[in-house]
Amino acid sequence: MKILIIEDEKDMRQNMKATLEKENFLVELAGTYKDAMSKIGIYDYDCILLDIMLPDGNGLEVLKAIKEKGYGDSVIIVSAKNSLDDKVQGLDLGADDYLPKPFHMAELNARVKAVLRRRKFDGANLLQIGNISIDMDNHQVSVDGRDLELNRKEFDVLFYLCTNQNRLVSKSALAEHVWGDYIDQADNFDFIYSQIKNLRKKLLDHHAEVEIKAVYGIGYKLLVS
Amino acid sequence: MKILIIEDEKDMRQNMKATLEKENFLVELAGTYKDAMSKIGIYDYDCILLDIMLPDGNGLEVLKAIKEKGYGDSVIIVSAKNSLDDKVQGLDLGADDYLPKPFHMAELNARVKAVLRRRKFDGANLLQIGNISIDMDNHQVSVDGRDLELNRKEFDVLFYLCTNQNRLVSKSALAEHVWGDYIDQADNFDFIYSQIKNLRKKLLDHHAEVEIKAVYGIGYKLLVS
DNA sequence: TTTGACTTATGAAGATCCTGATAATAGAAG
DNA sequence: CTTCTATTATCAGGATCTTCATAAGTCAAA
Repeated sequence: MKILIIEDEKDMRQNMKATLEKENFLVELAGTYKDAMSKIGIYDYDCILLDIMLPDGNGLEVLKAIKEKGYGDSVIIVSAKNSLDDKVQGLDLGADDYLPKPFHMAELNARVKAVLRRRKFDGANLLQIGNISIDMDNHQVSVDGRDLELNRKEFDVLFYLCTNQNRLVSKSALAEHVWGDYIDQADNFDFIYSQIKNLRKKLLDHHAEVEIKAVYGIGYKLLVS
Repeated sequence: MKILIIEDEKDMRQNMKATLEKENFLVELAGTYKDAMSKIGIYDYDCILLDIMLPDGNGLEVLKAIKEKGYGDSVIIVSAKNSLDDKVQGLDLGADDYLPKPFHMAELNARVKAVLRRRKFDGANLLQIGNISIDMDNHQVSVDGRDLELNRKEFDVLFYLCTNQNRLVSKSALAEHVWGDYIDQADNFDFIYSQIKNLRKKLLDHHAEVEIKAVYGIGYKLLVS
């Protein structure tokens, strides 16, 4: 799970980073408005912690940019400006939670996990989509109760598409989340095509009620049929 | 864990080597400035013991070169010149510790371990990852408190992967740090596969919450599940 | 509609990785 | 120095993953 911390105070930033890394999150940092906007434009995150009081720009602009991107990064607003106005405005703009300063680091952990849980699984450990269910603990997929044997990469691809069902998933996002971030600007995506092909075949053979739809020039979208 | 000893006195060198090898470190030696610079340029080490009084060059130059490399090898300066000046200058240049001569071999052990621990564990004594904990002093691993019996190579592999958790570890890096061999691309890595296999089985049997993920064509990545 | 550039799909081939079995080696004990 | 045992390396086969060549599909401009 990748997390971005946007926060101008260095100590605070490092503190938050250390806390979250203890929970094995992958944490990146941005200290300025500019830095934040740049990172958001380039990478996707599972959760973004956003301090709306930045020295060189308005944090709510950052929030707007995140939400306009449409990828669906969860956002938790972190701020000392805990007036009701700001809170309302933030949540209106699509923030997922609001964490007033000062806070305990344990509280930070709890909020992040809560947001991630809500976003992906609605609290459950099984992911149900159409007639297929995914057991994320055992890396096991079944269709109408019958087990579906998937190789690792096939599973990973399906899992990622499922956690983003109905959303457009770009090929580079898929590459980043399934294959890892060492793939920068791959010059071809044959390895994705290959996995998608095999996955589709297995899903079809087992009469799964999902469709992996290609979106020309961009990526894929998982639809329930 | 790989250690380089840069020291011109032969007896001293051999003594240090023997001491550290008893602790299962992989130890290499350099007796001259030239030799040291060459080794540093070619290989990476987890810890470098550097005598700054070399016959054919200044040890601080060596230190500078190590730090410029950017890989992050830890450095302990070993020297009879234990004036405050040298110490300050060394630590300024990025040395991790300063060990004045003469010293007891037990002291050497302690310092090396302390530096490695600090470097990897931020001062903690036990490395905790998911539900497994690694005691580097006793080469002991436990899962949920129950002991896990690992052979030496298995331990070394796990330890190296753990100290690089979430990072991609290439097979040649693994070979270099665990086996101490310098292996060309062309060679085969059957010996790694073998250890990884056994390690995975033991981890699985003990319900460890870590996964050693293969990254095709490159190496492995340890993830917490 | 046709054309052409570009993107995606597919089957097959090749590379890499995993696994169980066997062989070699090292270390301890006699 | 031998013998025994545990550890480590090697090997062969099968499974998995990527790459390659080629076909098919998509889009937009002419």
